[in-house]
Amino acid sequence: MGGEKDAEGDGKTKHKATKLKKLSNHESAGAGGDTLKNSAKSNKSTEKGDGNSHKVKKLKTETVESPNKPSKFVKQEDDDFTVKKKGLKRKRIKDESAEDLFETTATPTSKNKKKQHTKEDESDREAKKKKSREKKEKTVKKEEGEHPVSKKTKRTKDEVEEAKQRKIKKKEEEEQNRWRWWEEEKYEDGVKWKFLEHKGPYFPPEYQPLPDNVHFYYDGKKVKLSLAAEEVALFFAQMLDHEYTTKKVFRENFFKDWRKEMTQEERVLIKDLDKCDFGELHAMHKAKVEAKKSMTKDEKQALKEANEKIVEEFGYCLLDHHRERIGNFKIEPPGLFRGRGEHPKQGMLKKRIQPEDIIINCGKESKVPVAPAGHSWKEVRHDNTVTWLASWTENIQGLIKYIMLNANSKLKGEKDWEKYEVARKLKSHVDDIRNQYLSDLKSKEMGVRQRAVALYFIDKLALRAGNEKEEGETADTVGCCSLRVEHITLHEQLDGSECVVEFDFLGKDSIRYYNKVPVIKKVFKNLKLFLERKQPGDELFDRLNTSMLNKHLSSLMPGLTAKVFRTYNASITLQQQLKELTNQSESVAEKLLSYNRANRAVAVLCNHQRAPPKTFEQSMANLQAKIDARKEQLALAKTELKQAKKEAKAKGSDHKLQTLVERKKAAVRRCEEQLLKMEVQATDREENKQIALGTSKLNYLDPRISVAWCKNMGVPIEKIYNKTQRDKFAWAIDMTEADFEF
DNA sequence: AGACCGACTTAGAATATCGCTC
DNA sequence: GAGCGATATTCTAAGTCGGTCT
Repeated sequence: MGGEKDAEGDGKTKHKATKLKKLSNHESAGAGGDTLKNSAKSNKSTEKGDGNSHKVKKLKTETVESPNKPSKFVKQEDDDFTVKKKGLKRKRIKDESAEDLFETTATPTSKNKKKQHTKEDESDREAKKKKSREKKEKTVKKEEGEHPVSKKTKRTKDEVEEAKQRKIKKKEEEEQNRWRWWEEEKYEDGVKWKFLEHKGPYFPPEYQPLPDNVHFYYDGKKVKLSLAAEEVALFFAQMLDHEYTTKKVFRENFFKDWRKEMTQEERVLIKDLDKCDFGELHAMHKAKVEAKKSMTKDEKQALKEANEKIVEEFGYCLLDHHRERIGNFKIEPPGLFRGRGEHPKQGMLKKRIQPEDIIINCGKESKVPVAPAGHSWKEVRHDNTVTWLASWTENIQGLIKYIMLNANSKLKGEKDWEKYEVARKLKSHVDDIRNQYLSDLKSKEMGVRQRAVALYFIDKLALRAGNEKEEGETADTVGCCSLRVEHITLHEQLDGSECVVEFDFLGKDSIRYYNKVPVIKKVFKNLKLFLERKQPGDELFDRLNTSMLNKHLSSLMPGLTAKVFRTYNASITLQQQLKELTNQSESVAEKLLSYNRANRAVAVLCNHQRAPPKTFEQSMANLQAKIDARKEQLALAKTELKQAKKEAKAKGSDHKLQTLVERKKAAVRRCEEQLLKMEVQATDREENKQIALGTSKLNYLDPRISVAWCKNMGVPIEKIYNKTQRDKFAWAIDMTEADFEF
């Protein structure tokens, strides 16, 4: 299919050819995946690979005229741009030997028909815009006509309509201004941008000393703290309602770091945290929160506008021709470190970041951001092989933190797209890879066997790679390669299955992974072997680490690492589940339910959990109350039915009584249906209690699967993705046709 | 080979906002 | 229009993984 052309006039990329090829390849797929069935946890696919080597090739950009008006900042750069980008608009080419991984997969740009990106494109877009606006106006009018309303409400309704119109307009403008980077050629290797300008990070406000009527007490006595000590005391006081402050480690770390901020005298005086009374500070904080909540509308509005102004000034940068939103332009305020799980450093003081700590990264020709008055930056550099705008080293673990772009930016989007292309590529290699690790289970080399078992877990259970971590620096969590003896239990026989491995460990963010999985005999035998002569605390895979594993993987397929399996298995699972669960003839609501179920299957596979929402019990109880009420109603309806039947029987064939019986019957049925519906909803919610769907949606599921599904099922994309998600996945929404296949 | 570092993605909690009901 | 539950957004911690240094 190399070089097949878009035949459609709309200029959208089609994936039909890809799909056909895939399907035919499916039939001739190997049997490698068979052994992977029966996952205890999910109906994860054993999807046969298809050998499809996505042959759609490089697309070239012929002209590059940004839809945005070029800014004065970019002007000086323009030469550079035109030179580099001329003739680069992506287009399909036949050459199959393209070296770039990204290019060897189906680089699905859309609208690449429009080689003349400039005038033609502009007018085209103009027309489109008009059209869609007309369409929208029409629907709006229709609605108005359909719902004649009273004068009083009409007025507000008009206002609402107006606001709606404005929203639509704004939306269209946004759409209009969106940088369609996916239609452009990528830069040469390593180069992330050519021009980058920004205002530097936004710093949190300085500490405001306590008012005179708020005091800290030590051992019952009022103590006026130095400014530094007072600030840190307030950090603690603010958290007093949180469980953290009851933990020993947290308290000890806090106290130690707090004392470092104290003056000599304070240190002499304050020796026991238990004798500290933060009550008034705590109360003040709570009052502040309360006051904020009960602000008037106008005050809230003013605050909102002030925030918008900050975002306007600091929240964007200029990257190449385009204004891009920054993801985290605010410097993290000081506070007490909140590690997850049993973090040994929880409670330590996270220090205030000064401009002198910050490295600025920007374009050579751009204006250098101005440091806050009286301050200077640590360094200003011009490194266009990285994507960050500013960085600093955090004081708790010595890690570097970055200020980077928003997920809807080109830099993030392109990477995301690439990630899914690598995962799709795995689809065509996965059979061979599975066969290989299955045969590696019998290897004479212990290291190879361990690698095979680890890969089996990673593939089947979507475990993370599991890098080694420095002990005592972080919470004790593990991934696949770092599993220890105590994390698995082997059962020859369990719940009617043979060769069951019971996993119980804490993974990323100290989320517990608990699963009982029947495995194939060879894996089981190997595990027994690995455990021989080992104690709890010893590594299960003592001859393996992530770097060896990834080295091996990348030799099997360029770009392949352990995490690709997670992406691949998540996406392929979604696709299959959608196919299985959804039905064209269902209502949108039913389809959405199915979509969420498919999403949930993935979340379960990836072990994406959340703490049950605080309001969960309450809202569940509310629902239960409703159910109980309905049950009562049902019981009543039933007795009424009985009564009616009795009367009908006694009186013989009285017509009226007969219809009454029928009516009562119907009431009972209706009641039963509603009850069932609520009970289903309750289970649904219960099932979702500890499952977080967002993470997989945002990070693991190829958005093109969802977009294609929406198109196929006639479900508006807004039902699946909210505004932020649509922004992030703009590339996929724009380029994907109904026949897209992962 | 292994420690360390840098840059980036992935993660759940906390907080803000929305939109519905009373 | 207050209150409340649901949903969206923000925040920043915690992973992955490649490169470099020793």
